[in-house]
Amino acid sequence: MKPKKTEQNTEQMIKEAAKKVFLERGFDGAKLRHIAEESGTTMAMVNYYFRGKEQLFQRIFLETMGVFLGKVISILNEEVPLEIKVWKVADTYTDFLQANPHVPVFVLAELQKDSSEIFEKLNVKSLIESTYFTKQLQIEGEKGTIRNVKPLQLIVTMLGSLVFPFMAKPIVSYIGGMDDAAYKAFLDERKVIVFETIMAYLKPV
Amino acid sequence: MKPKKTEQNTEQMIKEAAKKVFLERGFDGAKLRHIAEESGTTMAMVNYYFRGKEQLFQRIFLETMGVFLGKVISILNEEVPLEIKVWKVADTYTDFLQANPHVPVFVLAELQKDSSEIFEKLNVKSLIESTYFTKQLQIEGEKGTIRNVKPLQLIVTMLGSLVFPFMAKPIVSYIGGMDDAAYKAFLDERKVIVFETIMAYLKPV
DNA sequence: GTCTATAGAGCGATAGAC
DNA sequence: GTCTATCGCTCTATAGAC
Repeated sequence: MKPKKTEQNTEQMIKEAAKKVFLERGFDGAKLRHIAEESGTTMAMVNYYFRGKEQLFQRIFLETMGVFLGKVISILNEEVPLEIKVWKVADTYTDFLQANPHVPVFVLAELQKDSSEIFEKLNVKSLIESTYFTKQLQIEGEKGTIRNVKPLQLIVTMLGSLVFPFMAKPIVSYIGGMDDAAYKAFLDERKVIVFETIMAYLKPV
Repeated sequence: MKPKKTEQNTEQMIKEAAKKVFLERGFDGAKLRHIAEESGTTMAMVNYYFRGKEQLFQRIFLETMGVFLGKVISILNEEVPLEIKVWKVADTYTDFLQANPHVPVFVLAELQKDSSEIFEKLNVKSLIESTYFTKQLQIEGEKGTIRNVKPLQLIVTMLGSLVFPFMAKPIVSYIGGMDDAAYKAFLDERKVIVFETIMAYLKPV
């Protein structure tokens, strides 16, 4: 039987503390002492449950990247009309990032250092390749209802437009003179703008 | 008289080594030992010229971010037609990032930790606000030759679309099954796509 | 200016008592 | 399972010879 107590156990508390600290400070900036303190236990406990900083990090990194990518992939695979799908990506992704604003920089920064073979573990490639989204774009393109586009290029444009304002928040909010509430409004407004931008581009020429 | 020797002096060698190491590994991951080794001198020399890791980092970070932002700002301020301007941003920025692929993650990751008052030093705000680009969008919008848009939103869409593929290279190239040459082609192709996307969005509705 | 040697603080990991 | 105490290592920074 799995432990199902609503009261958290130590392992879970450490994992959550570690996630917070790693996301805010990166692998090199995060110290086991911070994680222990944040979790309310000790360094000895961190090592007892996770056998070292590196292994604790791997667990959290894989999980976080899985969510980061999985969000898009599952939406792209839904069998709904293109227009609805584009909106759903913009809407869902923005909401997710507003709840987890550190995820993009964390994932992309750590990936830079260690561009290894973690992707296979999450079988990311096949999921994008076999996605309904790709077929959808091809079929609509042949019918002439949309411009002919390369799926990966479109995805990069869409994700870049959605993710960038979270990574560049310090600069953008400073330039725009926005406090946190104003920045939230800016991000919500972007849902519509990104949707309109993608749809405008897809319109046949 | 400034030293003008083409043969590099020690200070310059250390600075270039530090830039390389900081850009690749971030502040916390970069060690003075790596910088000393990379520069062919010693840690004592690094401290002799730059009085500590923190100050060396500040110099390099400010300089790098200045270039990162300055590139766009100067193009946006040019008094050329909108269409040419959008193309120029896509073209110039992509070329710059291909020569300096680590810059975006470096700048955005470090900014996350230390969202302080560095922007005033580079008087970034006024430069965007008073830019010819803003007026241009407003005038064309009133004339009805383009859609009414918010300048900052448009800039974020444009920069996000251009910068994201550099930050996400490990994932994107893996998904697309691209080697470095293929990825360069992908990025060059994006110049046109980003240009077309922005122009399609600007078209009056 | 440049080096070697080392001080002094902080790091991850573990031993051992409870 | 959980803690305290501590080991051995690496880090930044500097003293001091040349």
